[in-house]
Amino acid sequence: MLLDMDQQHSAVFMSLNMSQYSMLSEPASPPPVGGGAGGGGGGGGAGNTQLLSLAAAAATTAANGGAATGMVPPHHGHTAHHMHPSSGSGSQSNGSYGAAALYGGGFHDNSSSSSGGSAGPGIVPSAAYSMFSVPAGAGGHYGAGGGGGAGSDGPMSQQQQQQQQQPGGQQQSGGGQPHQQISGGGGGGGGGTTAASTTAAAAAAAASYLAIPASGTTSGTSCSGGGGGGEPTVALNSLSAVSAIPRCDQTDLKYFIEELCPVCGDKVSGYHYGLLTCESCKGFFKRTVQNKKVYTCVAERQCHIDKTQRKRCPYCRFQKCLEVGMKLEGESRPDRRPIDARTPVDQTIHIPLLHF
DNA sequence: ATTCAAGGCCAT
DNA sequence: ATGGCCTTGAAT
Ligand SMILES: [Zn+2]
Ligand SMILES: [Zn+2]
Repeated sequence: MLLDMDQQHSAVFMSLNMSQYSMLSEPASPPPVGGGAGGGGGGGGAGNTQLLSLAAAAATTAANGGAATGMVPPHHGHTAHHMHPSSGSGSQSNGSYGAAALYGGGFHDNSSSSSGGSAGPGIVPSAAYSMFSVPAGAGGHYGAGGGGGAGSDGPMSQQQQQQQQQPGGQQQSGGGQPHQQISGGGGGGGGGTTAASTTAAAAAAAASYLAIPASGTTSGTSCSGGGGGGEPTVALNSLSAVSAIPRCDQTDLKYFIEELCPVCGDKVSGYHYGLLTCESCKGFFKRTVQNKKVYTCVAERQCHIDKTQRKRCPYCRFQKCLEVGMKLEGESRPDRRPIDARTPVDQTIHIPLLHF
């Protein structure tokens, strides 16, 4: 089993970019789609208020003009109803998203990921929690690349650590608060491709990190550093404690990782909106999106989110949800979505590290 | 028939 | 508002 450590104390988070599936199911990962890298844009001002706006909602019920309070009509039936929250470009959400369309803007071949400029499509390193993304997948999924363009063409890219909003296209221009909205404002300059090259990264860099091989099978992992065979190696970065990482049982570590919600560190209950998360974060994300909630952080938008504090700042919680890549119609699993839409998804794994 | 994520339900 | 549990329904 796991270690005796308790996941409740999760504090530092990081993320690895590796093939998730290689460990969970099977690798089959199509070649990366080439993609232009979006350009980062300048971030808009910074309000602490999040804006929600679902392209989905908009599209589904074209009506609902923006009222923040409007509910998303729950369409029953799964067919094509939920749209990509991220389809940034405006209101229109394509009925059927092509592979490219899905992640439109932010692709980037990570293989040549030199110091690109932008943060990964789904990763936004934040100073609050150190994120560390390592491109590693066998197939060279697009990992850390892309990002940048938050504009119309950058569907899913999140905002920088600062303001961010619903993964949607439009927004309501609600109160006079300093709301921000993603579609318009550009993301910031972008993080480094490989590792989080943000402030946090720097800090993280200072700290020690440890590399573990991302083995393909759940079982046969050897703990020797190199990672046998062609296994990709991922680096784990530990801010607060290397000691937090169990000797060399990456098996344990792996399980460990896989069982923790990247948002709050609670136990995961399955795939929700694209990744393994706990039940509560799933519900939280759902509510937020469905009801287009708009939260405001009373602090610095860097609140730590963990199991016990997640209730405290929904703004930061939601922000983190987005940072780790939660998205509508998530389905990160190819086998769970229409054949024509099976494209490699961001495989970054966000690991909640505990500090002791 | 089975699997399992999305969404609904509802006691806290 | 939260989060555990249940129902739904598509894909296999
Ligand atoms: Zn969680
Ligand atoms: Zn906050």
